[in-house]
Amino acid sequence: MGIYEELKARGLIAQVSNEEEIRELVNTGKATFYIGFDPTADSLHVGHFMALCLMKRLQMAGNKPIALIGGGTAMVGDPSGRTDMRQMNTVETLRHNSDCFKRQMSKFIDFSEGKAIMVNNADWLLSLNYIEFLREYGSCFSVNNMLRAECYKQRMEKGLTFLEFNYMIMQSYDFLELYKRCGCNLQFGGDDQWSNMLGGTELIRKKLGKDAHVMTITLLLNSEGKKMGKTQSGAVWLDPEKTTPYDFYQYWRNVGDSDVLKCLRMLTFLPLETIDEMDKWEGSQLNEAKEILAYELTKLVHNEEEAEKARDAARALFSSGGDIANIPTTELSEADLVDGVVDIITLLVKSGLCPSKSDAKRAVQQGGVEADGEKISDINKCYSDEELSGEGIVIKRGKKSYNRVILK
RNA sequence: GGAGGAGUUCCCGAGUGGCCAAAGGGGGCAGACUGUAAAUCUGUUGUCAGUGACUUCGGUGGUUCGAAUCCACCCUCCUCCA
Repeated sequence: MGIYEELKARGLIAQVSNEEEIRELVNTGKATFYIGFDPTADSLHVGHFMALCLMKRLQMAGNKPIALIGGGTAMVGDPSGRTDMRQMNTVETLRHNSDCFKRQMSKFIDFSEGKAIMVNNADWLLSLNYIEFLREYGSCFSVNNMLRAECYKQRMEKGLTFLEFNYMIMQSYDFLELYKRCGCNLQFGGDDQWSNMLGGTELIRKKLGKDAHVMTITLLLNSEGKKMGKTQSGAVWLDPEKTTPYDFYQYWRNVGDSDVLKCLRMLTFLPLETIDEMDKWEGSQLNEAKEILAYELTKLVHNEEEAEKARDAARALFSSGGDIANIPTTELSEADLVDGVVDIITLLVKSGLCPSKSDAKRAVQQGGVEADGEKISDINKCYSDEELSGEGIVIKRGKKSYNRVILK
């Protein structure tokens, strides 16, 4: 089985511009391909992770990846599939984000000795001359066609600025530039990028008379059709400072039954045969599959040690066994005590289990709080410094949120 | 440039002088049920020194005992005309 077939079997391929030629290219290791990442935040998230894995898979199959950081395109902002305009980032923010992206990517992809290239489109986009550019490239794009593109549909109702309208042209230009610079003959991207990407192949055809190809990666949607890797408080980040390995682990540990297998196929490097075996599992046995998924992904994104710690902590909290030491912990100091004690409301807020005292109060009143396995019903319940020292106490908010508070 | 319309709490969306911390829905959170899943039912959902106070309805001023609601100016967006 070639790499193309494997990607397909894993459900990673959404659309291709020319299946025959792409298969030939990637299976024989002749592809030089790029994926663009716009630095719109200071950390990569799960969507990026999928793309990085794809790069890795193709790199292992002998193809040459180019990771493009969209320092230039992010100045414009991609309107694809959005209902409102992106917030404009300052130049400094974008530069900072680009640096963060760079650092994180190097963890996943081997950029040594020309095995992969990292570029930033700010290097060529920022110095373009407006009139020159319009005459040379603007003439290659049909506004009529662009307006027909799926990615602008939603925006045609709510409004689209000329700035964002140009995004497709920028991205197309990137592809052309990379084709000329490094012989890049293939572009990958999220499925929402399809029309932007096709713009590039057309530009290459018009300008150079050459063929280039594009392939989109299936968006990771859950069974309800929502994007995965998002929580109500934002994205699931790869940066351990923004999403702790424990929270990351828990996110995957909690995916719906109907999504586990899909996630295993699309996100992990486990052999397909192994995953096919798990496909036969049913009911509560799926919990095992979820644990494997969570462990594997935490291992990939963070490392084996963190994955084990997270698994240990989860086991300690949800089943028996496992090591209590790895449970997310909040350290208090003497200054947090009043007359040698702290009340439960303060503990809930300090530990981050509740965002405000009002919320903490509600949680206790609704019977959603436990401390060391005992349900707390009194909002004035206090803990002394003795109870808090040593092992500390494990506070549980709701069914799944735990935090250990410990003095000093 | 002209004419009209809109901006409400996490989101959608009601509210057009006091009974409004603001209907309803979605989402979130919690409880029951369970397998750390889904579905369902119930409760809850601004903050704080908690029978009360404070901040919130695009912005800034104003009218009034009292403004999300009235007035003025400004900002942003949408639709039609140019």
